[in-house]
Amino acid sequence: MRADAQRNRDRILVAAKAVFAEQGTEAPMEEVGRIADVGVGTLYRHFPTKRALLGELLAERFRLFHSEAARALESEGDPWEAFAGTLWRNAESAALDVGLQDALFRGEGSWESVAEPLAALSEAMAEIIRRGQEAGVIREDLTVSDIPMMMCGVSSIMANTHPDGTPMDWRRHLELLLDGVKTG
Amino acid sequence: MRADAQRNRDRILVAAKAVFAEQGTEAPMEEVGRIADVGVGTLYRHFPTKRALLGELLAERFRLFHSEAARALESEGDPWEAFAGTLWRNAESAALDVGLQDALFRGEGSWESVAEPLAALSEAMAEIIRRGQEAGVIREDLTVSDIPMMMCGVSSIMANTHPDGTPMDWRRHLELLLDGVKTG
Amino acid sequence: MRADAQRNRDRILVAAKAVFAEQGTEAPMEEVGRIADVGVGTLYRHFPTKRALLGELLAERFRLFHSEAARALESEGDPWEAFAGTLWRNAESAALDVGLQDALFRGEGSWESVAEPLAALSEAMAEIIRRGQEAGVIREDLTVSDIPMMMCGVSSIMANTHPDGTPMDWRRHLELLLDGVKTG
Amino acid sequence: MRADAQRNRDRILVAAKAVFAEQGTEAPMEEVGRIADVGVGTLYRHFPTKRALLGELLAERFRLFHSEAARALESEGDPWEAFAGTLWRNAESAALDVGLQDALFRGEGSWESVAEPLAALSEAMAEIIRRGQEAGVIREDLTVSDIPMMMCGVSSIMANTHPDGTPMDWRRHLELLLDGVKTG
DNA sequence: AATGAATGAGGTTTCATTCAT
DNA sequence: AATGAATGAAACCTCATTCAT
Repeated sequence: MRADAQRNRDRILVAAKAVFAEQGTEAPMEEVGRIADVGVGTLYRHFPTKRALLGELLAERFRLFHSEAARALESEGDPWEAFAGTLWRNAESAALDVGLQDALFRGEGSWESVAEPLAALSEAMAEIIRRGQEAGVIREDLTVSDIPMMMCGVSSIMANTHPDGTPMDWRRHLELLLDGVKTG
Repeated sequence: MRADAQRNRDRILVAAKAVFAEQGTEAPMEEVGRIADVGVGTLYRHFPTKRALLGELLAERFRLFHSEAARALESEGDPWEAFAGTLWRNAESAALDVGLQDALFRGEGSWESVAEPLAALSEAMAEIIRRGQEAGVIREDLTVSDIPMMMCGVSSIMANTHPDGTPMDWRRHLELLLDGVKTG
Repeated sequence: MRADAQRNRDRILVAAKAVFAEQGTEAPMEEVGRIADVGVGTLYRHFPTKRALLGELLAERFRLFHSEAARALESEGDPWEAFAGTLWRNAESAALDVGLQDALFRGEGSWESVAEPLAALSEAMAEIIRRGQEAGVIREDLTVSDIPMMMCGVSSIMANTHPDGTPMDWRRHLELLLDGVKTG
Repeated sequence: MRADAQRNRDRILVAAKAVFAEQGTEAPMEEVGRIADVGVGTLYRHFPTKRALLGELLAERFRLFHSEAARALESEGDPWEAFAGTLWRNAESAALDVGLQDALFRGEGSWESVAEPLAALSEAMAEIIRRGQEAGVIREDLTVSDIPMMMCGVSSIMANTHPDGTPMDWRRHLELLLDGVKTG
């Protein structure tokens, strides 16, 4: 890929992240182009549909999730810390750009676009859970499929506010959840 | 209000509930009118904006939530059961029409529209929580503002599917949450 | 249908006919709206797609074709005159607005939209041909399916010019064709 | 012209012919480039506009038409056969790639681009017609300018289908036309 | 000379809301 | 009071052509 094309591709991704974070994923493509300082044609050259653009952003994010989980696996520290810490850090990372996560859960981005990093992530989380269960710190009935569910709940809380306009405290929600998962 | 106007208003609400439940809250107003067998003009006579229509549906729902909480309060049964049962029943009730809940959390409906029933609901829940804490079955740091947060998480899970397309198990999420809240 | 709606529908059809005749069927819908003095939304209320609008114009035209053929049948005059005259008059009528015809042949309008009047037209033409063949003035192997073919050729000639920019003489083409069809 | 440039030019023409034949002349230039294995920039170096590219393809075709007519003239066979045979063979040749012909008649290609071969073709056809008329097998009023008209009709029929989707029978159309032209 | 990335006008269509009937 | 026709601002996406690499 030519240098200028790569540069534009990067700028598009950065702009898209910013625009979707600020205005939600319903922001028009032209706005993304405006921020990236690029014509819409260029957008569509790099990503054939809006969905594809969202998909790439999501894939990026899930690669981060996975690398976080992988690091926890390697470090071989306290099993509970490996589990809870991974969730905490990934949640913090998701919190930096909430709308995107929401897009996935709302069907604007496709699960297919994250299939690859998700598979890797799931594998890693499965192992992390297994170790925790062996160590007796994670409830026996927890499965890897509970993780996206938990993250879905946490993510949606990030995206919402209380009736009085204050943001909801997703950290607290995760805390409650983890308390429900921990044993011993 | 004239009898026929009242009848129309009711039909609109019924139709809106059905349409938004089936097609999501992005369904066009004309579709609501079609089902209600009413022109869009009539819709707008009763509800000045789509937002207002959604708001009324949400208010209805929150009145149900409140009446559920109120019943639990009156029954004076087991404090944990009063707390958990209310959440369970309200979640089940929300599950009957997920999109609506989501609309609230996504800013399509306004919290203002539910202010009144929400205040009543909060008051009741506060009392339920107080009793649970007195009985030592609810963790001390739980506050009434945790409730919308928990429900927000649970609701969003209802609205989503796993990567493989299967619906997420919100009941399990609530179970984990309640396990995190229960003490003793 | 309400009076104003009917009026707009008519204006849209008139405008569409004019615009497509002048600028070709690739003229934008907005242009049609502009001439009809109507918003594009109104266009789409009356005709769900551009194709449907073209379809209605074509159907109108084929109804004319049919009524012309029907009149020739009723008059019971000279069999050759009935045949040739119908083709002449329909060709003249088509010549008033060439682009439209072309749209049909080029797949922008659908044959489905003209199915009904076309069936009627075909039936009438079949009878006209039969009479001519009985009278011995039309070659025996001519079938009703030759008619659209002949008209297609004639129509496309209307739409084109000679290399030097002068319009092609479709009347001459039809003359040659009819000479090829006539017997005795 | 450098050898590689010439090679590219040829590949572009071959690709363009194939692409426009298969996908119609509305196929994007990039598609032509893809098949020619050449960047669009190169396309535009050789042909300043899409119109010019179509023009060259048309010129090629008209050179074929002319060489066919020239061969008929040289062979000095039966005058009617020379006339009809030339039309038949040129029509068959046009039928191999209908969209292109249509492009000319629809204004996408310009007559200017074929001016030279067309002049030669016309000259040859004029002579062929003259011989036929001398031999008394071609109607006296036929002129050379009738030829493009006849071919226009035939070509457009090639490009169209009957209402039921079956292709129109252009050979039959030409047969009718020739029957109209033949005398004696 | 060749590449292919970038441009951006223009196309069709949707839908919340207004307003004539 | 009720109707539903009309509005028009967006939205997404395509493609002939230009221009930096």
